[in-house]
Parts: sequence; C-alpha cells; structure tokens
Amino acid sequence: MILVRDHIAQLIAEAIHIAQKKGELPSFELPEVPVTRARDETFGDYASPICMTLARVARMAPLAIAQRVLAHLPSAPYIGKVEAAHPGFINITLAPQWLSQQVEVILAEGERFGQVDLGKGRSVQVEYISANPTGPLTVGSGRNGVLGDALANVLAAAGWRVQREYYVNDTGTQVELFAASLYARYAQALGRDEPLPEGGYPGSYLVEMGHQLAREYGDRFLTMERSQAITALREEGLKRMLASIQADAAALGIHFDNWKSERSLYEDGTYSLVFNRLSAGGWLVYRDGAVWFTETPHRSSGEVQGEQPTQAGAKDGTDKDNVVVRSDGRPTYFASDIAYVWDKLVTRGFDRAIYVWGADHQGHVPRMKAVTRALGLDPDRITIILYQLVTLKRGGELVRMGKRTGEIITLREVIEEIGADATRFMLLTRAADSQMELDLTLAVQQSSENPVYYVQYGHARIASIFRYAQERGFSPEGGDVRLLTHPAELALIRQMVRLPETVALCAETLSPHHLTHYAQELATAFHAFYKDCRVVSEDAGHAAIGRARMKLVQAAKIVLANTLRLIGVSAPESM
RNA sequence: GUCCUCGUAGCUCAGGGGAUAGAGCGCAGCGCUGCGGACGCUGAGGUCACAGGUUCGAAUCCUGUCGAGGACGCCA
Repeated sequence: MILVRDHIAQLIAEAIHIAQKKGELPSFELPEVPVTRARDETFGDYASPICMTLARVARMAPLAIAQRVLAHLPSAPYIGKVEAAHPGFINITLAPQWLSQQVEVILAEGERFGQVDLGKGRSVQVEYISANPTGPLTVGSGRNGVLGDALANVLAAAGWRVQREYYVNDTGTQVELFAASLYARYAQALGRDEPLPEGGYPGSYLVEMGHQLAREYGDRFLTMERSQAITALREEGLKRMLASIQADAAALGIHFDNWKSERSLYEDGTYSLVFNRLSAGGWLVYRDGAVWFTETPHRSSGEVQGEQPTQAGAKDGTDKDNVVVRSDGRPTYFASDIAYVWDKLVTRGFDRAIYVWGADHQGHVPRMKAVTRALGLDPDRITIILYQLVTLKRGGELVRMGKRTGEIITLREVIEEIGADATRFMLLTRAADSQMELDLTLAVQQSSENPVYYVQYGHARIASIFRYAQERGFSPEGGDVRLLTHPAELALIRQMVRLPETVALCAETLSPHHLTHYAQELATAFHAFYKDCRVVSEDAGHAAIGRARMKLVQAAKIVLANTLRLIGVSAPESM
C-alpha cells in the first residue's frame, strides 16, 4: 500500500517541475518536499510548507508560489480539496468518497491493514532485554522489553524480516559471582556457615533457590569438590533463572525467537576469529599486561589509513582505548560484544542489528561503532537504542534498585500490581529517551484509568454492537459505504487510514511510542462516532445506513485490533 | 573536570524547522426514558528551565548557564 503522505510529496514535486518547465517558476534545485498532517482539521488533512522554503531561491512570495504549484498539481483519487493558505501552505483535504471507500479496503486487507513495505524484505535482528541471568527482571528490563518487542512488531509490519533475540550472559565475572552466591545460599540452607562472597548477590531469590536445591538434591553438592560444585550449581542456577526470566517476559507478552549464548561465541571460534582479524589490522595493542582495542590503529606496514580527523588524535588517544583481554587473561564482555556483532552481521548475515540498551551503557556506543568499522563492517548497520532508566518510587519515596544492591522491585511485582496490559502500555507511551518516574502507589491507583482500557473498551464496544446486531438479525452484508458521509463517520475513517503512516513513522524513527498515542486518537474518534451515529436500529429507513455503518464499525474493529496487536496488548471482545 | 540524554499545563507525558503549543489524569461544570457511562461535550490551567545566536519562521537547530539522570581503560 502506498503512503498517501509520500504520494502527495511526489505530486507536489511534479507540479513544481511542470511550473518550472512552463516558466511560471524560476529554475532551482528542488529540496525534499515535506508533507505533514495538518495541524488543525480546518486546514485539511495534509499540509506542506514547501513554498515557504522556496521563497528565497525562487525570489517570489510563498503564497504566489503555492498558487502556481496548485495550478499544476496532478489529480489523485484521494485528493478532495487543495488550497493555498497564508502564509504559503499547501493544504490538502482527503476526498470523502475516497475515505468511505477505504472501509472496503480495510475489510479486504484485514489483519494486513497497516502494513507497509519499507524493509523490502531486508532482515533485521532486534536484541533486547538481555539482562544478566543473575536475578529476576526489573522494571528497567520491562521498559527495555516493551520497547524492543513493540519495535520488532513495527518493523515486521513495515516489511522487514525480523528476528527477536535475547543475549544470554552465561559467562564472565557476574556469572561466577552468581554461582558462588548460590553455592553459599545452598550451603546455608543445609546449615553450613558459608559467607556470601565479596560483591555477591544478596537478593532473597537466591536464598529461596538455595533452599530449593537443598530440598531437591540434598547435600550432593557439598560432598564434591568446591569448584566442581560451583560449576554444577552455576549451570543449574542459570537454567532456573532463565526459565524465570522467560516467564516474566511472557507475562508481558514478550517471546523471543532465539536465546543466544555468550559462551557459545567462544566455543564456536567466533571470538578467536575476530581477535585475529583485529590483531592483523593493528587494532589491538598490548599495555600493562592487558590487550586493548584502539581506535587509532598502529599499522606495521606504515600505510596511510583513511581519513581519521579525530581532533583528539593530537594526543595519542589512548584514553579511548578499551580493554579486550584482562591482564589475568580473561576476556572482558567487550570482547564478547565484538564477537557478537560479527556473529550478527557476518555469520548470520542480518542486514541490520538493533540493540536496546539502558542509558547507563551509553558510553559503549562509540566503541561498538568503532569496533564494527575496525572489523571492516559498515557501522550504520548497527543501531543502538538507548532508553533512560526508570526511577521507582513508592508513595513519593525513592526506591533504590539493582540486583547487586539486593533491594529489588521486580517486573513481576509491578505486573501483578497494575496488570500486564496497563504496564505494557504505560512503559510504551513514553519516548525511549524520556526519563520516567514511576510511583507505584500512584500507578496502582491510576491503573484503572489507564488509557489502555479506553482503547480496549472501544474494541469491546464494537464486539458488543455485533452481538446485539446478531441477536436481532442485522448484518453488514450488502452495505454501501458511499452512504458514510456524516462528519463523525469521516473523522473515524480519517483516523483509521492513518495506521500505515503511523507504522512507517515508528519504523523510520525506531520509536514505537507513537503507536500508543495513535491508538488513543483512534479510540477517541470511535467513541465520538458512537455517540453521534446509531449503528443498529429497527427504525424505518435506517436499514441501508445501518448496514454501511456496520461495515464501518467492522473495519474500525480491525484497525483497533491491529494497533493493539502492534502495541502488544490484548483486544478483548468484552471486559 | 570531560562527555551523553533530558527540562513543555498541578501530575504523567506527546509534539519528524512552519499556522492559534496538545493529550491523559486531576480540577469546575454540562449531557443518557434505544446498540456497553471503562462514554461524550465545555471550561480554567503555559514566560515550552534561563540567556544569547542561526533562520522569512525556533518548543524543535547551534552556543552558554542552571537543574535532573547517566557515562568516564581491565564490573556488566
């Protein structure tokens, strides 16, 4: 389906060229033509300020340009009225006949309505949450998950082949600390006086897991050698943590296509491959006993490398170096990230890879880009979406969080307190880069008036209309959508046909939060229509319009359902 | 100290260089003797943190100040 927005831009560009050819406008290089939704409905549906931009280069008044452009604007079935407006806008109103016809289009497309083809079959991997499997998911992980999941939905709807992945940090310092902590809790459960290791995980969930393991296995792990026991408990603990994480994610409607093991990157040779590659390229330096990745490579051949206008290059730039292998020989997680990006872009060959990271990882973005370039790959193929951390409050009191500090408000608790749909909608309504404060007492109080219910209510209301109609033997069969001319009907259709553009917007800007705002506007248009327009009635003379309105309402239900599906919340038949 | 993100209505937040800056909640009112009132309508409420700059035009872009959060070579 073509986007009306883009098509209008094309038509305006054509009109300008025609006017130029006829000498009505001077010749100049045409910049991209911006087309936006009109700010106010009295201006129509779409507007372009292009003529104001052109005023200088054309040396004409914007309004005069607009008038000459409009004189040559090619016609299109969706265009109703075009106007040049002060101080130089081109305003376009959609044709009512075209709008009403869209009801049939939507009915025909069904679940596919809203899809656009921006991806053109290219593949993209969206990797999200990827929290350390050393504790339960936090609210921050929830925000991460909801962002990533909705983004994956949107990209799929925008014509990309999408894979959803969870990266499992199943190796490294934190995992060892986790295992040692679990060992301590397990031993304690069996009455041993075993202290929690330095920097270990104090959370109560490990106390519980320790007891569970003690119940299930008795003292089996105490009779073996300590290091062997810790290894065994690590595997058992990881398995259980991952199962619990998977369940928490599922409670928010999040399901992954693949769980990628960090450890596997070492076992399958990816790590040594990228290490050798970087080494050969001169990107690795040895200093203080460690191996560093440097963004200013030392080439033994002395060949001049490409333009590297790093201002800071005057200094030797070592402050930008990052440790890949520690002085004790263990690789850092940055080493894993290097192998992982190779795995994504080369081994598995995704056209794009999208990471969703908390803002506390922002410092790592430049070096991920740098190392991707160093591997000989186009850094634009990876995109890292940063979201601001959620600060939690309870009754105005700040709640500190973190697996390592012990006190945690888990995602699970929040879902249980305010509901999965409300949680998901709430986390998705804000742009990723907005800092958000979540007061649980307030959220619980307000969850019943969460906008998500307003949208879902629209869907349920339509379902109810159909139940009512069916009892009385009414059906949309044979309805003539040309009868849909009431302002409230057209206003509803206007909102419905915005879905493809909203999907495009979300996919282009990788910001799915527009969906929730759109959903509310769509629901508002429906509720207003419902107020003004009777759908099912036995009144004389109502039969024809009744059938047409049933078609409209059926289409509205499809659009609401498609939108809710993209957001990732349910579309209930009743509530 | 350096760097990144943010600062918009009482609260939580939208606003891809353009027209009179919007929504939800809260607040003050109004509306149902037919399809779900988890609804509809109206109103009050703003120095878009502050100061400069670019531009025909800035909430939006640039610089600085203040404020919030975050990051700064062997944690992730």
